[in-house]
Amino acid sequence: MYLGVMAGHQMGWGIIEEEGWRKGPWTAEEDRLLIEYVRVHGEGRWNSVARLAGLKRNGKSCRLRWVNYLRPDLKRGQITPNEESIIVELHARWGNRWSTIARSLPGRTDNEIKNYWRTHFKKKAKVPSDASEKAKTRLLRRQQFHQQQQQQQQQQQQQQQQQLQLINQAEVKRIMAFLDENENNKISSWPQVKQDMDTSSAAYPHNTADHQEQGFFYSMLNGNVYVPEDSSNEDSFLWDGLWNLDDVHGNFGTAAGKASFHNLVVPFC
DNA sequence: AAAGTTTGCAACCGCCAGCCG
DNA sequence: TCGGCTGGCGGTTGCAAACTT
Repeated sequence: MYLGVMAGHQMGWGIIEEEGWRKGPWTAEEDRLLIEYVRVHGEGRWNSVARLAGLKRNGKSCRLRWVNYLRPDLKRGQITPNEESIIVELHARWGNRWSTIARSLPGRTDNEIKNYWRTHFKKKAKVPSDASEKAKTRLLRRQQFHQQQQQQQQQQQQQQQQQLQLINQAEVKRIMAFLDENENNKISSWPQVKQDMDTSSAAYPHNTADHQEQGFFYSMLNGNVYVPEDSSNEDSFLWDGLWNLDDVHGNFGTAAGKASFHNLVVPFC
């Protein structure tokens, strides 16, 4: 059935292996079956998917497809400058612990962040050749020109966002400094945070139809978050800034969204 | 226009830890 | 205690598209 779609790929792409498992790119029909499976049965028990959903995919493949691509709370589109700032900061702090970093970026997957880092930062460490340097410069200029055009089209909205970015970039640093100061005693005073972070269901709550409809912040709106009772005004100021980081028009701008960031940003290592 | 190179990203692999009988 | 199963994680691969020469 799917062989025609996958024809031409190497390394077993799209073929059915001896065990009967399909490999390679997913088809729309496979996606539909997997989504339906999760809707009915919830996440987990991935090795049952083949039997219950009629998919010729092993459990690992199904889980990966769901986590990295089909989850309803995934944020599409490019990494924003604010997200990039967080990635840089957290990578400096935690290294290649992509899943840990991803928990601080709602809607982003570890795979996505890992890929982003590899393409945008790892190669920057290399000394580029003259030719490639020129090419990159040209590309950069073109991209900048394109960006300027887009900015003109969305001038009013963009100005608003730029103002927020300036504020937030400074506040990211403040947040990190704040975390440095509190890294030891803060975690121990947040037992519920650690508990939540230790369970993926709390970090990525989307098992039910309600979750799918309401997205990532379902748990926040239902009180599945922890807000330190002794939050000082200083703390509140910090979180007030960071909760606006990305989705300035979305759910971040709620008290619940702010509370969620307490959970998301705290390392649980 | 064609060949070569770079970029972005989906998907796979192997390893490891936790759980359970 | 042990071994199998399952899921999570980081590293890697390879394709397609974009871009350059």
